[in-house]
Amino acid sequence: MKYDFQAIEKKWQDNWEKTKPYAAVNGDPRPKFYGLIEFPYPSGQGLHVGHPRPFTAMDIVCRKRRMQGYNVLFPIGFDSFGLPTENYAIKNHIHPAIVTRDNIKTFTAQLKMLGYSFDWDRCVDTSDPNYYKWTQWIFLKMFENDMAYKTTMPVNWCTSCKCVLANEEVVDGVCERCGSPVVQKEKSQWMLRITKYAQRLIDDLDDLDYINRVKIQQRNWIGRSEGLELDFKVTTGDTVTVYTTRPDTVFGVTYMVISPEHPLLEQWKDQIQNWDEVDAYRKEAARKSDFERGELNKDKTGVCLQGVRAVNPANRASVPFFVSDYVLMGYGTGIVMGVPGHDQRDWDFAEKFGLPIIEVVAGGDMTEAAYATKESSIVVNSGFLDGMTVKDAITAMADYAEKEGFGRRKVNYKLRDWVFTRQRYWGEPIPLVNCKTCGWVPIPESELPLELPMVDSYELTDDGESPLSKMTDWVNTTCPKCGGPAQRETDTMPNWAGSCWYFLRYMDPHNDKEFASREALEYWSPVDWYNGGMEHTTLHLLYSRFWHTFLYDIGAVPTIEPYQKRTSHGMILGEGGEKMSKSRGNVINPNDIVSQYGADTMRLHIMFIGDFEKAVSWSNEAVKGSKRFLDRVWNLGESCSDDPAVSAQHETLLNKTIKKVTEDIEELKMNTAIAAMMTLVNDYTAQGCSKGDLEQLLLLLSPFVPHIVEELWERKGYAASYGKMACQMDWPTYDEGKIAADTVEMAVQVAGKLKGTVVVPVDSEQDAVVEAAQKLEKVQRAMDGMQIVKVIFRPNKIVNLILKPRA
RNA sequence: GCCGGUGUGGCGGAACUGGCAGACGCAAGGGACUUAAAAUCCCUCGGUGGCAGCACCGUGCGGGUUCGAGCCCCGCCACCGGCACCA
Repeated sequence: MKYDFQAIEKKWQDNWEKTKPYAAVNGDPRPKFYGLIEFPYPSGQGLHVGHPRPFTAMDIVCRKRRMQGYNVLFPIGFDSFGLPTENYAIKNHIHPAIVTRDNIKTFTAQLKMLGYSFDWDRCVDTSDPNYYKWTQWIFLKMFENDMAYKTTMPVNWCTSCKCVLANEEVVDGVCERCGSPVVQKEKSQWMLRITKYAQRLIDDLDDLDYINRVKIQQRNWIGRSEGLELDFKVTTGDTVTVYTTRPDTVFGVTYMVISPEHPLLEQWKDQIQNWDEVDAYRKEAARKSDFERGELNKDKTGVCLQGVRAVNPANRASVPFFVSDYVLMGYGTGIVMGVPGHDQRDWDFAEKFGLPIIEVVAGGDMTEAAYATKESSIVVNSGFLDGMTVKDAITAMADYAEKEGFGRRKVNYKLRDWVFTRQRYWGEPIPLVNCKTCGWVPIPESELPLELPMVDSYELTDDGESPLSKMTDWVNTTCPKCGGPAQRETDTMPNWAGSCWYFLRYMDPHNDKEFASREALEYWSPVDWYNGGMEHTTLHLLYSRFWHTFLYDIGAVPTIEPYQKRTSHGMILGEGGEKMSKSRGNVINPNDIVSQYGADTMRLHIMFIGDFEKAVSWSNEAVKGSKRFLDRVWNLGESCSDDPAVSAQHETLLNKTIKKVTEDIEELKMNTAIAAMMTLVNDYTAQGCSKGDLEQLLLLLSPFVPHIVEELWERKGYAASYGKMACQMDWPTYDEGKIAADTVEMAVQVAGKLKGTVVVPVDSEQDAVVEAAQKLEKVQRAMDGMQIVKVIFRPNKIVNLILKPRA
C-alpha cells in the first residue's frame, strides 16, 4: 500500500508554516544550540541536488536537538550578491535586484518543499540594504582601525571582454566566459590586512573542533615558515636582505637572484653595465601573466647583472647577481641567495648558467641533482658548522648571524592581504569618498546604508572601471569632513563580504540599531556546529574567521572564534561518477525527485546514499529502495496491533537501534543510522509490531522523514494522546541492560581459521567455551590426531585453538 | 614536486579498540500471486571445485608483525582533492 505523499507533505508544510514549531527563542532558559549550513547563492538554475545533502544532515541534527530539549537556532538566508546574477542581468536586460528577488522566491519554495526546520522569520538576504548596511559598517570599522588600505596591484584583465576578472573567473590562464587570454593590469584596489591575523588564525585553530583536513588546509594556506633574514653587502654600496629557511647552507651560496619587479633594480640602473639587456628581461617578465610564469617554470631564465656582485657574509666570497623571474616579489624580500647544492630550483638555474655548485651537506651527488637534506644530515665545507647536523647548524648559524649583526630570525607567511574590491555593479558599495584635500574619508554612520543606485546600464565599461563610475550624479558628492567636492569609491565589495558575518545577523535579524544586540550575541555565540563545503576552507571559512576575530578585538562580539565545530560534506556526482554539469546533461533536479517520490524519500535517500564526507554518485534507480522503505513504514501503521507497550520480541533490537541512531547522528553517519532503522522495520514487518513498537520507530524517524512521521503520528492517535507533534516529543532513550542479551554467539577458530560459532551464556569462562567449541564437528575434524597447545580467549568475542600434532 | 584523502561483490556502501569480511540498499536470477503487466511477497546472490555435506581462495600490489590483519608497520601502484618556483 502506497501512501499519498503529495497530500501529506503539503498538509504538514502548511501546518509548520502556521504553527512555527521550529522558531528559535532569544534568551530562552533551555540550553541553546546553533546549527548552521552555508546559505545558498540563489542562482537562476534553482536548487541543485548538492544542496539537500548538507541541509538535510544539519536539519536532522537540529531536529534531534530540539527533541533533546534544546532551544535550537537553525536559520536560512541568501548570499545574493555575485557575478552570475550580474551576468544574467546583462544578458537578459533585467535588473540584478529583480533577478535576485525572483531567484530567492524559487529557492524559498524549493527549500520549503523539502521540509527543512528553518526558522524562516530570521531569513537574511545579503543584497538587502538593511543587511548590507552592516556589512558596510564593519568595513568602516576596518578602515578606522587601519585594516583596510588602498594600493596599486596587478589584476586579471580579459583582453576580449575588456574587463577585470576575479581570480575564480580565470581558468587555465584564459577568461572563463569567452576563452580569451587574460593579462595582468595594474589597478588601484582596496586591501584588507588579513596577514596581520595570520598567526592568530593558526593558533586559534587549536581549540576548535574542526575536521582535521580543514585545519590542515587552513594552516597550509597561511603557510607559516620560520627562517632567517640575512644581509649581504653589494658592490653598489647597498646592503640587500634575503630570507632563508636554511641558514645552515649559507656557505653554499654561489650567486644571488633578484626578482624582475624589484624596485632596487631601477636604483642600480647606472651601475648595471648591461642595463639594456636587464631592462628587456624585466619588460618581458612583466608581460607574462602569473599563469605563464608558473607554467613555464621548468626552464629557468635570467640575466646576470654585469658590474654588481654580492659578498657572502659567512665566508666573504664574492658572488654574481642575477635577475630571474623564478624569484617572486611577493614573498620574503624579493631577493634570494642561490644554493644550488641543496635546492632544486637553484640547481637548475646554476646548471643553465654554468655557476659553481658547492656541496655543504653530505650525502648527495651534485652532478645529478640538488640534495634534499634531512634534519640529521651532516654539514660539510662550511667552516665552523662542519660536522654538525643540519638541525643544529640552522640554530648555530642563526645565533651567529644575530650576534654578528648580519641576520635576524624571521617568520614568514604565504598568506597575502585580501584584494577586497571588484569593478562590478552587483555588490556592496564601499562607503568611502575621495577628497582632494582630506584623502579617503568614510561616510558618516548615519548615512548608512550607502545604497546601490539604480543605474540604466550596469554593463561593463571599456576601461575596466565599475559601472558605477558612469553614474556621475552618484559619484560626485561632498566630503563629509571639509564639505568640498569629492568622489565616491565606485568599486564594490567582493561576493565574500556578506557571508563573513551573516551568522551574526541571524541571532537578531530585525535589529535596526546594531548588527545584533549584545544580549543576542552573548546568548547564541558561538555557532555550535557549522557544516559546509571543502571548497570554502581557504576562502569563506578563513575570511569569516578573520572578520570575527577583528570584531572581537574591537569589542563587537563576545567570542574570538565564530564556529566551534566544522564538518564538511562530499559532492554529489552524476550517474557515471562525473561532476554534474549542464554540458554533460547529467544534472539532477531535486524537484523531479520530490514530485516523483516525495520530499521524505529525497531526504532519506540523500542521507542513505553513502559516507557523508565522501563524494558519491547519484543513482535514480537506487532511490526506489528508500521509497519502498517508507511504504513499508506506512504499512506498519495499518498492520500494527493496538498494544501500547513495546513488545518483548523487539525489545533488544529496538534498544540497539535507538542507541545506534542516537550515536550515528552525532557523527553524521546517517547512512548507517538509516540502515539500522531498515533492519528494525524488516523485523517489525516480518514478526508484526505493536503500537508501542511503532511509536518508538516514528520518533527515531522523525528528524529524517518528518512529514510521513507526523501523519502517522496523528492517524495512530499519538498526537491526540500526547497533545504534541512527533517533532515536539522527547528523543527516545535506550536501556543498556536491554541491549545485553543473556547469551552471546562467539566465533570459534582453529589456528586462526574460522570453524564455526557457539552460543554460550554471556561472560562464559574460557573452559566452558573451549568445551563447547570442541563439540563442533568441524573443530573435531581439525583436531583429529592433534592436541591443544594454546588457547586464545577473548570473552564474548572469540576463542582460537592452537594445535600441534599429538606426540 | 609538496600536503591531505581514498582503494572492499555487478553497483552504492557496512565492519566497534586487531577478533565471524560483505550489514543495509540497488541491480540481477528464480519462484508465488495475476488473464497479463506493474506493485507486493518468498528464495538465491564474492570466486573456484562439488549433487551435497564441504574444501580452498578472497578487502589495489609486494613484504612484515601477530594465535588472528580490510584495520598496525615497511616498500610500491592507481585514483580523488588542495597547493605549487613561497627560497
